Amino acid sequence: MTDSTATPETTKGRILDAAEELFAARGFGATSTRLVTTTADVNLAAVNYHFGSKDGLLRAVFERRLVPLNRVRLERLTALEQSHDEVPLASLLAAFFEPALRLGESASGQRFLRLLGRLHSEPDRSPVRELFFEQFQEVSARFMPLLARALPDVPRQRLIWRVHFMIGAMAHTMMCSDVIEFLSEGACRSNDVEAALRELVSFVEAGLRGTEEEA
Amino acid sequence: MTDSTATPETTKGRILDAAEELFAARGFGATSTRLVTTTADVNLAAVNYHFGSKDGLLRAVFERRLVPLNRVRLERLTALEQSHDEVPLASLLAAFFEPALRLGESASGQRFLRLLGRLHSEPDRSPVRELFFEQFQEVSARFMPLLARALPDVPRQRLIWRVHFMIGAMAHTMMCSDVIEFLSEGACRSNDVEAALRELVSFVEAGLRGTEEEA
DNA sequence: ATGGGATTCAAACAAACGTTTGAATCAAGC
DNA sequence: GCTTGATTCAAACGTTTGTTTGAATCCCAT
Repeated sequence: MTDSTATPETTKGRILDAAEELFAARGFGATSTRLVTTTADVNLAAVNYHFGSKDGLLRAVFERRLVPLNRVRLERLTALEQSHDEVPLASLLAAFFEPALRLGESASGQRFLRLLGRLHSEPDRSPVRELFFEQFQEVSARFMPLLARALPDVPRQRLIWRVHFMIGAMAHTMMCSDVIEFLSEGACRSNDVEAALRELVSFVEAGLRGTEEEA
Repeated sequence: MTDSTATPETTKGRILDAAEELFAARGFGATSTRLVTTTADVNLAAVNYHFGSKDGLLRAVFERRLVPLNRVRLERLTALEQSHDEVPLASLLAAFFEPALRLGESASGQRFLRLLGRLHSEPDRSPVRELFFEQFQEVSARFMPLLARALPDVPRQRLIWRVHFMIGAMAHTMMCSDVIEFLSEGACRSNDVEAALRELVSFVEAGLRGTEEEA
């Protein structure tokens, strides 16, 4: 059994790399097994041999990145809990955003982020969506209580809406590299992770706290 | 030439309805022409006869809803410009959000919103994405100057980032009907358009204005 | 009624799809 | 050096795909 988190120059790894790139660029349904194996320079049957099916390959592509990503998030939350009695909101947000946005620093990570955005295009009961929800539940179960404690004045139901908007802002930033450049006519660079992180934390923190003049 | 914005009980209209529903539920690539025509109860060749190709059908599905949606947005912006010297930020946001979120009130509009979210799953140079950008450019060209005037203290580059996050929050709200219910364990209803609009405007307004204590 | 353009129909098309097969090749262990 | 299990390979499997075709049918102006 080879290590599937690292990507040595094995058949399995080359398939994962090629699939990640092609799924991100063209979508899952529009990418054929043949194109994947041709790009990876391996035999056509290798996908079914190593991953069982095309669906199995998609799941493996996600699993390779998603599991380590959420592990880092959980580790950062643990570290914050141990070093603070009351975790500052900005630190909490950074723990959630930064590991994801940092993926955009490498070309391969950037590919994965675009692919992640396409997750929502999967049929509702797809095994990939289930993998995602399963992973996300673990993070949100740890994250939400800390967030609620950092924002004691925000009613629960309102907080949930705002977390929902927060996820939308983050997801959009993660995947849409071209929209920010379109909007700014080139003034904002999508691969400027520092700027994106700083601005995202600032925007979401203000949004979560809410306007001053509310009931 | 039949009216393509209304949906009379014609072959063309039945195909559009079926395609909208199926593309939204299963994705474009995973939906076959045969399934569309069977669901619409029309002959297989009707798709190619009326829309030229499967891609043409996809474009028509988007065009039918997207063009009227953005026309309503532009009309509301015009009305605001005529009734105010300085358009209030909240009114501006509502003019942008409300026409889109209101689509979620009807079952068919809700289907379309999910489909719209799947737009980003299209290949980067797909004709559907071009239709979307083309439509969006017209709205953002009118919207951005008004927004900049309502937020004179926010530097241009920062404003662009924040608009980007705003779009993400809105898009996520429009398409992800299930995530909010997952987060709230049923306490928040995704089809509660009034609540979604109120909370979204509140969140985004606070986020756009930014925190009090910034440089 | 009838001619004619628009539409619908059953049938077939070639191409591409995901997957399977069984033999060939490789890499170690004894 | 032979055996054994894992991997790779070319070839083919049966389906399904989007699209085309030409005849049949509908609809309406004349």
